[in-house]
Amino acid sequence: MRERIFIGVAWPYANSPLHIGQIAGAYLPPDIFARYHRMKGNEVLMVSGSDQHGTPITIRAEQEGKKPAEIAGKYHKLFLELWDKFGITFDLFTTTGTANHAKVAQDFFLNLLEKEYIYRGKVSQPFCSKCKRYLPDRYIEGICPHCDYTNARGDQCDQCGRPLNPIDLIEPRCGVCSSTPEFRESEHFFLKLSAFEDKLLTYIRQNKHWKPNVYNFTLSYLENGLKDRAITRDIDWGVSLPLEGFENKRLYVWFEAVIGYLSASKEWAITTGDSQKWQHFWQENAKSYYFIGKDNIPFHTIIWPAMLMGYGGLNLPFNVPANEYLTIESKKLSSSRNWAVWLPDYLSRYDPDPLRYLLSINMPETGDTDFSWREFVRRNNDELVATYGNLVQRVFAFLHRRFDGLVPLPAKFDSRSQNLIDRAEETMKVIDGFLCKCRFKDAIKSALALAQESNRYLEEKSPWKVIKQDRQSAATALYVAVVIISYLKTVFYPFLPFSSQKLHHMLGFKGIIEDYGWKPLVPEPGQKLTAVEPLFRKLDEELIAEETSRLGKAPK
RNA sequence: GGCAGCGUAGCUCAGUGGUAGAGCAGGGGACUCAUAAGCCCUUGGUCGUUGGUUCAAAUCCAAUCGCUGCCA
Repeated sequence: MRERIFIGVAWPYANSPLHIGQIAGAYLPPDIFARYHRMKGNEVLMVSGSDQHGTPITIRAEQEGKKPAEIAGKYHKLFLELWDKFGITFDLFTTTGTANHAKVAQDFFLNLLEKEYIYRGKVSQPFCSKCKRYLPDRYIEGICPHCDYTNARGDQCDQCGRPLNPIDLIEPRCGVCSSTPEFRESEHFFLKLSAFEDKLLTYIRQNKHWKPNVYNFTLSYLENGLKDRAITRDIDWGVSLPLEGFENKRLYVWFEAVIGYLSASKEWAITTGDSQKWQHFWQENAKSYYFIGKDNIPFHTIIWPAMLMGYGGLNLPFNVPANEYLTIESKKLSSSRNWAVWLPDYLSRYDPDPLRYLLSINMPETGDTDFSWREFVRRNNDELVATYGNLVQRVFAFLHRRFDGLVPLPAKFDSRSQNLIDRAEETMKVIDGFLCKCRFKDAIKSALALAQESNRYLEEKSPWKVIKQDRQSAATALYVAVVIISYLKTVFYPFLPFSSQKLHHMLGFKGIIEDYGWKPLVPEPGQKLTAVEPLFRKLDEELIAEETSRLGKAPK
């Protein structure tokens, strides 16, 4: 049966290029998932966009003496380029700066206001008299009232992970000049999160299939009780309020940005020519997945579901498979100290698939994992090149030399050959099971294990030896190998789309691999193989030192 | 000094109650179709330490040490 899969992906702040930590955490996993489901023939909608309204953008703009829109535009363009080169296949990657988004967000606001899930209230806002402005939440710091962390920010405590309001902070200070701000009272709007506690608890308890860290974090968070939060701010960069008398206020970014999932879906529907098509994913039978980093969990498992419950008639998240962090050479990534590998930089020197491979097989699914250039080179050379690439290479080269580059005609399979085919069939099922549960690491490991098993098979059959006495027996073994390679191109496709497409053509198939579906595609005997071309390039060990020395230095 | 995370083979990681695992690296071997790749065999760990719960703990609890990160 055809399923409908909605995939929401974290909205990156349009204020810096992306690094491989973000890719491993939030962007590669949904792409694997989306490609897999598309191949299965399911109806997939994967959306995200640049978050243009965050405080980081305003700050970056101030630093560079530019307008926020210029900064946002520049990075949005870069993101689109990266998705294309790295093969992240959004159905739509938009921005929070569109008129459509403003309209949808305002509608959401009015809907909740009408139902009294949003109410007016007075709030004391930190105003820095030295900087002469209201301070954005992220730009006020102080002591966390929950855990006594001394550098909590006004929106969230980095230590205990709880969202905060600026007024909660003990000994608040301005994040820019460190002076003590005064709190000025003004009228704002609050989201009545407290009204959703029971419904949320029931909802969370229905989701035992969530990852333990996501489930437990969310549950303990809820059990501590929810507080209503202000969703408007006295700033001028953002979505304005659809009410008279509030011209100087904007919707606050955490409330507005998550609505992007819905507004992007609506924008996508318009591009398909059927403007109601978004309903397939939001109001009908569909599963919604949200791929994010672990820092974003409460927004997607509590606040966004609460907002959706309030609005009514929209599907709640079915799963939020948040990932942990990627470290580099055992140290935490740091943009400011340039302890990072930037995706544009990587792509200027290397192919996308080797990085997709490493980040998949070493994905921070259940705990932090480490990236190092040594490991990158090793995985590429020992696994991609030596195990998978070489399997293809040896079979193709032999067929070109001794069988005119045609898929040979097999005789009846012996039990060893049949076992391998059965194993491939089984592997496909196993990977299918892993992928639909978002277990990417296990899935790609199974695929590699099939390639290893195929190398073993070839050794046992030794067609290069056997062909001297028994050409038919060699032909059968090589035919079986070609069949397995055809399985491999399919099961590796979600992870290594560029290589699989290439292999698809090398095997003599036409068109786009994805269209052939998640099923074995067996080449016909006599099918013409195209020229032999290595699937992956072996990497020089020298690059390890070269790349490692770039870490921590100012970029050129 | 505070808080958090982590401590399983030389390295990167699996493994949450029932006789310690994989890949790589190291050692040995047979082969030669292949990007000197692939295959077979093999060395190597009292699962940081101590105590507790249990018939049984890498796995649960407590303490302790060490490392890393953030902060002071």
